[in-house]
Order: sequence, then structure tokens, then C-alpha cells
Amino acid sequence: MSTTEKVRRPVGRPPNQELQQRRRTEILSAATNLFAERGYIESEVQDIADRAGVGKGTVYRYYPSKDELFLAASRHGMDMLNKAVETAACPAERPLDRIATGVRAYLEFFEANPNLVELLILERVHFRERTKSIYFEHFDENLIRWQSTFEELAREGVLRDLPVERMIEFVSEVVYGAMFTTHFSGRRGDLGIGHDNIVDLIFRGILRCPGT
Amino acid sequence: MSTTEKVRRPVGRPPNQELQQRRRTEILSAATNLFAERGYIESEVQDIADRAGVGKGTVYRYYPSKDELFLAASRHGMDMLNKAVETAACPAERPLDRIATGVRAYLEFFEANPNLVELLILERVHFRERTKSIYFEHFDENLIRWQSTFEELAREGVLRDLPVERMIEFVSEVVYGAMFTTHFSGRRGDLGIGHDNIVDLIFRGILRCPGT
Amino acid sequence: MSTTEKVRRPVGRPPNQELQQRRRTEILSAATNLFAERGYIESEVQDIADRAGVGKGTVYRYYPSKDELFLAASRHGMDMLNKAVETAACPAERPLDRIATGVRAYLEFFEANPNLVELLILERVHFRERTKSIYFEHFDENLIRWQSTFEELAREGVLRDLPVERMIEFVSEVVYGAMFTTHFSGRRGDLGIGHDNIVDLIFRGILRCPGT
Amino acid sequence: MSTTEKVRRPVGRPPNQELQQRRRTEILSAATNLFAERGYIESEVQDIADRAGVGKGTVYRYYPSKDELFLAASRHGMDMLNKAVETAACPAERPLDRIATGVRAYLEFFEANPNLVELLILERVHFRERTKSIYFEHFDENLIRWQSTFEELAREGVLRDLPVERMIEFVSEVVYGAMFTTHFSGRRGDLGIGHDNIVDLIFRGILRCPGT
DNA sequence: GATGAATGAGGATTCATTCAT
DNA sequence: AATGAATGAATCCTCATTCAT
Repeated sequence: MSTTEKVRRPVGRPPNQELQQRRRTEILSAATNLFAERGYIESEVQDIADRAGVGKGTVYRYYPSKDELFLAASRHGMDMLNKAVETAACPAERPLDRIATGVRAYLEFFEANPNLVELLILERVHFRERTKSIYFEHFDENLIRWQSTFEELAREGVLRDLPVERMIEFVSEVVYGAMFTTHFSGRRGDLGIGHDNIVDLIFRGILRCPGT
Repeated sequence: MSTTEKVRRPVGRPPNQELQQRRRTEILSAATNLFAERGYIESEVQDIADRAGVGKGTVYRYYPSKDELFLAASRHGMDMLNKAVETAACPAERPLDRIATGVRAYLEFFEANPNLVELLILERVHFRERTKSIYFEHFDENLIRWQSTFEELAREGVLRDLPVERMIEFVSEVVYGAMFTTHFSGRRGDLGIGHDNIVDLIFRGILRCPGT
Repeated sequence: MSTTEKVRRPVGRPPNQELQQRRRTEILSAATNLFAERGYIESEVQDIADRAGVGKGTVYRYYPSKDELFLAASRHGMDMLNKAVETAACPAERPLDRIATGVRAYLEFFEANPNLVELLILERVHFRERTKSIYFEHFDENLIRWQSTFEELAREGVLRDLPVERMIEFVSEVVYGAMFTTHFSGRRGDLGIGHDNIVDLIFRGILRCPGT
Repeated sequence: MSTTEKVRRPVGRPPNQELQQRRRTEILSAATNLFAERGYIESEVQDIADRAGVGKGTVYRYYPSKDELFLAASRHGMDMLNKAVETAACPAERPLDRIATGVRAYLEFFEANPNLVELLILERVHFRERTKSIYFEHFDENLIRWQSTFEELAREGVLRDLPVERMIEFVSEVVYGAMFTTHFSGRRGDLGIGHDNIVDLIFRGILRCPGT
């Protein structure tokens, strides 16, 4: 953050940045997998170290505690989710398509990364006291972007005449619920047909349109 | 050896049935609250006993282990949910109203019993190995009832021309998601206006009907 | 013990002496068997009560604690041992035969009552602090009787010219050791030939007599 | 994933072999003493750790459970017994002297290590289910050696004309019994005169030899 | 007298974390 | 920097004993 840090000439053996980064990644990945497989309590730091191929002390060198390690894994997962959704939905599409694409990307992401569903729920259980869950932290960050999309559609008259907040909330609830039920019930979702079904139901509901 | 052996000898202190039932309920209630407040790990059996106003040994007299106590609490909660939804939705209503009423009852139930949302999630985390979660056990039991309701509506042409299973699933996902997001975000849901909003969105989706 | 007790006229419902005695015996017997089968720690008072066909509280009415119950069982066993040995060895036999008969009776007794070997050892382990073990208590009581027998034989020149105490001790060691090794190794001893072998070895040792 | 995985990474604190062995010995010794003093149940692992001057966790690092710790102590004791007897009796002596020396060594060993008598009996009580007690395991291992000694003496006509098995058994019973009675009665045995008495009685019995 | 419901003290074991090497 | 040996806090459950009925 301070610019003076860049002034220091590199003296002595420079840390092997690349190795460090790789280690950090390996530990995080091992942690994610183990936490997802066994739960927080059943996952021992020793096992994570074993999986990452490092000593237990090294894990603590990179992450100060089991808690922090878990939260880092959780945060990393949510970053990946964000990227996946943004990458899919960001390109200049028509607003309505952006919503459809976003929903699909969200569901596909969790289907491809079921581990992260587990982290999500583990975080809620073991870190409830934290003011805000990492999931909802990320959610709120993205809210504004989606708000403008929804508002645009509202102005165009594409959306029904309801508060956009309520509609965004509804979409959130659907995808959140779909993610969990799909994961918990072991169903494989709509893999293949790509969740078009859910998008359709979000858009049009379950009732036949009177005019149809 | 003696012929008296076959004679049961129940001359001692007779069990007080009524007291026993009350105790059992008190322990279950104390457990539900403490588990919901603190989580499974942080809840000590001693604390549950204290809250129930009995000795620790008594808790174990009624429930053979902490695990069983938790699962009993969980089961009890789901029984209550079922009763609440059935009571609300069962009466001879028009099928469409039954769905609306059921959804509302479901959401209101969890709003009135936030503890049970916690038990739900705790069960998933700490008893994942159980073949089926208590929630989905109960869910599947009720599925048939709802299926006939949906099929009736499908025949009448009230529902869109989609597989009823998919529509039921969609409704499940919405209420499941709404229950969690409402609970986790600390929002008070639509209390007062009674979740009419969600029912409306389930029915009609977020898009303006083309013919309107 | 005091003669005044016999003066009291029996007033009110007299306790059912016979039943009481039977119960007491049944409890003691159940205790002996269970302690022998499972050891002291693993034997629960509840199980003893069950086996005796009475309530747990009744066991405590007859014996004030698990400890006392065990010691009573132990004492009872040693009484039986004494009786068995005395009955066999007491009759006016020739002194040397009395020793032989006594040794045989001792070993046969423990072969017929292996439970008591177990109690013996359990007592040592769980009641070590007691000044004297029940076994050695009984042993010392009988010592005098045997001493006179040995001394008589010593005077007659039948025994070797060694301190009689040492010889008595030797016999004790042999039978004590034989009892344990037989019991622990699961061998059935000399059943049938009646331990004549041991008596013979006690009498003559393992070496060929020089004069033979 | 990375090729470095196959490279063991033992760059950390190297284990101090010598210290480890010392600790292991210290824990075993502390355990032996405490078990002998207090019995198995009354001995708490914490106390053993305290006596050994290590943390409780360290005890568990070296021995996976209290049970295993006890059995290790027991086994160690029996190893010492074997060594003591073998060292004393092995040297090329005349066979009869070997027996005498062996008996004396056995009894002296337990007099010098009364703790091990206690372990012996504790093992029987608390680990009865084990197929074979550690004592009899060791005993059987040595049996063959003694058998040849006895058979040699039998051929030479030194022993009486009885089955050698029976005579070995008799000697075992005597020493086993002597060990226990000496220990339990608190007598100090024949310390000083070195158990010559017992050897003499084993050899010649208590009766005066007819030819003498 | 008999019973068994209620009680709570007591202990082995695990595992996150530290820090000497 | 990396390691893993050492540590001890923390917790569920059993079962002897009491005593209300």
C-alpha cells in the first residue's frame, strides 16, 4: 500500500514467490476438498497438510488458524462464483438474456463445484457469529449491478409492475433454493438442458397466462 | 429357582406418566432452543439439562445420546411443520388456493419457528451420513398429496403445459430458498402481507404477461 | 447376641424371615456369579438385581454398597472353602492322611467353584487397602489347627527335620499356586485321579530318594 | 500434481532419537510404578504423565491408549523376568543346579520387583478377555528349554519316575504360589538365605526319606 | 418393604496450536 | 523457512447411590 516498500532493493535470498504462491494454492485447495468431504469438525489440520504435501507447521505459516483457513477457502470459492457469473452475464447482452444467463451460470457453477455448496453451509454453522456470511457479503456487492439491469427492464415494461427489489429477491430465493435442493437431494439438476426450465419458471410462473 | 420368579414384583414407586411426558417435552424443548442458539457442538448436554431443570443423567434417561436428542428435536420440529402446513392447506379449498395457503403456511411456520431453520441446517452438517435428512424424509412423505393437487390443476388447464414434477420442484425450491434467505439475512420476510408476493411470483413469474 | 432381644414379644406383622433369607441368598449368589463372570468394574448393581429377580433398591436394602456386597460374596465363598476342607480333613484320620485329604479337598473345592478363584483375585485388586485379604484372614484362622497336625507328625519323625512353619508355608504355596495355575491355564487339573500327584510331590519332592 | 510431491520434505526439526527413547522409558517406568501402587482403575493417565514429567498428550503420542500403555509395561516386566532367569540359569551348570538357580532367580526377581507381581494380577483382572495372559505367553515360550533340562535329569535317574510334564508343572505351581503368597502376605520371603528352603522342599518334599 | 427414577461426579481421549530445531 | 514433537483444554457418558412413592 505504501509506495516506499517498492524502494527497498531486494537484499539477500529473495523468497521464491512462485513456490510460495503454489503452496498457498495447494493448501487452499486441499482445505476446500477436505472441509467439503468431512465437514469442519472432522477435518483435521494434519490431514489438510498431508493432502497439500506440506508439514502442519507450514499450513500455519500461510494461514494463522484453522478458522482463517476455512474462511479463506470459503472466500476463494465465492470469488470463483462471482467470476463465473460475471463472465457469463457481463458481455453486452440484452438485459433479459443477462438475467437468464446469470441464473444458468450460477446453477451450473454450483453443480460443477458441489464442494462450495458444502463450504457455504459449513460457514453458516460454524461461523454464525460473523456479522455477515461470506455468501451474502458477495451477494450484496453484486446487487447494484443487477439492480440496474432489473430497473432497465422495468422501465422498458418487460417486467411486471412490482418493486424491483422484490423481484431480485425472488430470483435470489429461487436460485439459492435450487442450489441447495439440487445438491442435497443428490439430483443432477437439469444438466444438459441447462436450467432453461428454471429460467422459464422464474420468468413466467407456473400458471397459464390468461391470454394464452 | 423359586416359583416366585414369574411373578412381576412391581410394588415400588410407580412411574408418574404425566410427569414423565412433561419432562420429555421440557428436555426436547430445551434442546431445540439451545441447539438453535449455539449450534450442535457448542451445546453441552449439561446446559440442556440445566435449562430443562433436570440432572444430566435424566437427560440420558430419556434420550440415549446427544445425537439422538438432537435428531428427536429435529424430527419433532418437522412434525410440527407438517401439521402446520396440512392444517392450513388441507381443508376443502380450491386446489389453487391450497397451494397458495400451503406456501404461506410453510413460510409463516419457519418465521414463527426460526429455531427449526437452524436445526435443519445443523442436521445437514452434523448428520450428513444419514441416508436421508429428516427434512427430505418428511418432504417425500407429503409429495404424493401435492402431486394430486397439481395434477388436478394441470387437467383443468390452470397450470402451464409443463411436467408437474418440475413445477412442484420449482415451488419447493422457491420456498426452501425463501426460508433460508429470509432467515439468514435476518429480514422479517413479508410478515403482515403474508407472503402474497411470493405466491404471486410463483404463479405468474417476473415478466409481464404478453397479452396484458 | 444380647439375651434381652429374645424377650421382646413379637408385635405386629413379623418379617417373613424365610423370604428374607432366601432373597439374601439369591442376591449373594447372583453377585458371586456376575462378579466372577465380568469382574468387579463391569458388574453393575442393576444386573445383579436383575439376576436376583429383585429391584435395585432391594439389593441396597440387604447390602449397603456394592463394595459390601462383593466382600460378603467373597466371605461367603471362603466360608464354603473352610467348611469343605474341614469336613473332608477333620474326621479322625491319621494326621498324614488329614494333610493329604485337606490338600485334595482344597483343590477340588476350587475346581468345583472356579467363581471363587475369580473373587479371590478381584478382592486383591479392588480392595487392596483392606488390612488383610479375606483369604488370608481365613487362612490364619485355620493355621493353628494345621500347626498341631504338623507338629504331631514332626514329633513322630514322619516329617523332615525342618521348621514346621516352613513346611506349612510350603504346602500353602503349592496349593495356592496350583489353584491359580490350574484355573488360569484352563487346565482341568487332575480331576479324576484326585490330585494324588500333587500330594505325592508335596510329600516326596521331585528327586529320587537316594536310598531307593 | 507437482513433481515435487515425491520429494520428501524433511527439512524441519529432526527427531531426537536419544531423547525419544528416554521419554519412552520414563513413561513406561512411571506407568509401571503408578499402576502397581494404585491399580489400573485408580491410575489416571494425567498422573502418569506428571510422574514422567511430560504432558498428557505426550503419553498418548507414545502409547495409543491407557490399555496399551499398561500392556506395554506388563510385557516389559515379563521380558525382564525372562532375562533375569535366563541369565542366572543359562550358564553351563549341571542340570540340577540350573533348576535350583532358576527357581531362586525367579523368586528373587519378584522380590526385587514387587511392582511386577501387581501388574501380573492387574492384567489378569482387567484384560481377562485377551486369549493368553502375558505371563503365560512368556511361560510357554520358555517351557521347551526347561523340558530338555528335566528330561536329561530323568534319563540320568536323578528325578523320580514320574511324567516330566507333571514335575515341571509342580515346580511352576510352587514358584507361582510362592511368589503370590510372599507378596500378598507382605513377608520378605527367605531373603538372605536365598530361597534355598523352597528349592530343598521342591527336591525332597516334606516327608523324611524312608531310608534316612 | 420394595421399587426404579433421578442424580452428578469422574476420566480417557482428541486435536488445534506452539515453538525448538 | 519448514517441520512435527509436545501440550492441555475441553466434553460425553456411565453407573453407584439416594429417596419419593
